[in-house]
Amino acid sequence: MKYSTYNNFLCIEGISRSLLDLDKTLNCGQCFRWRKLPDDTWVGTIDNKIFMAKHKEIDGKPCIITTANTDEWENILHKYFDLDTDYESELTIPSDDDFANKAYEFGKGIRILRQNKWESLISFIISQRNNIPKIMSTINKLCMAFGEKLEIEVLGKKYTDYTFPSAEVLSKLDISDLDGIGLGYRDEYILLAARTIVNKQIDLDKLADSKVTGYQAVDELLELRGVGPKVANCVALFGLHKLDMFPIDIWIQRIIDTYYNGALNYTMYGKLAGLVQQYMFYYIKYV
DNA sequence: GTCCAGGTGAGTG
DNA sequence: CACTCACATGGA
Repeated sequence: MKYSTYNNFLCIEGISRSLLDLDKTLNCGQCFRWRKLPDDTWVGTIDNKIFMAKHKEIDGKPCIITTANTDEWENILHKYFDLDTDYESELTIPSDDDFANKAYEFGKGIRILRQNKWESLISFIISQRNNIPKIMSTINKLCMAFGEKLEIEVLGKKYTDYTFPSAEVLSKLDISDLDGIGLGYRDEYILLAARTIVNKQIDLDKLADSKVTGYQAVDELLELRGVGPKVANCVALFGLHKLDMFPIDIWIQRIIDTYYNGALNYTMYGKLAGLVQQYMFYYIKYV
């Protein structure tokens, strides 16, 4: 990585949109808390800190400029955007698989984030039978009610966000404390999940270990109430970074029915099957 | 008013 | 196993 500065912000040079596309990555339905300002700057919270980042061309070369310092870029954001993994060389899409190749061309630049595991578990429990705008507003309300307020000041303007509430905090709540958040019938699932995590009946850090396969992780996650096959696969893929997992929701099912005659052996996409799934999801929703 | 959204749990045969 | 049905909420 080559660094420079631009108006006192850190500038990371040489990051093209085909390597990392912030718009696709943060807007493709794997995360729900980043927001885009009118000047195309993305604002979001990773664990306990707010960051801002945007694409910028400087002297005709693609860059990312960010409020992070070099230390934060290398230790937090670089990891968060999974830039250690070389997607290009590990991707295996058969050349005669027209739909997957079209989806890849359209979605190139999507990264599978290394998100907070707990946040992704709760987020995907909330996602069931909900649309993306509703998921985002519900999670936001949950964070405003039970997270900690964060602030960042940039060019004299203050931006506010909240941490995602910890399992410890949520485990102590009564079900009625969640009134008004908009969780609907999922409220009890959230509290039960929080207690299961606090009790260490399920340890997300252990499940994320590379010795644990995605299928093993899914099996454990299915023990949670409100977690079925689809949510478990999403948590394994987006929360535990099991990149070979392939969540099948109604959109992916429609793709399988329409373009694959009702059956798709996704294991042919290999180690990065989950990335292919995300290209497909992004393509069918936004093309 | 009706329909739908990145599904799941419970009940039935 | 495969198939139904109810389930909170809010926007279109």
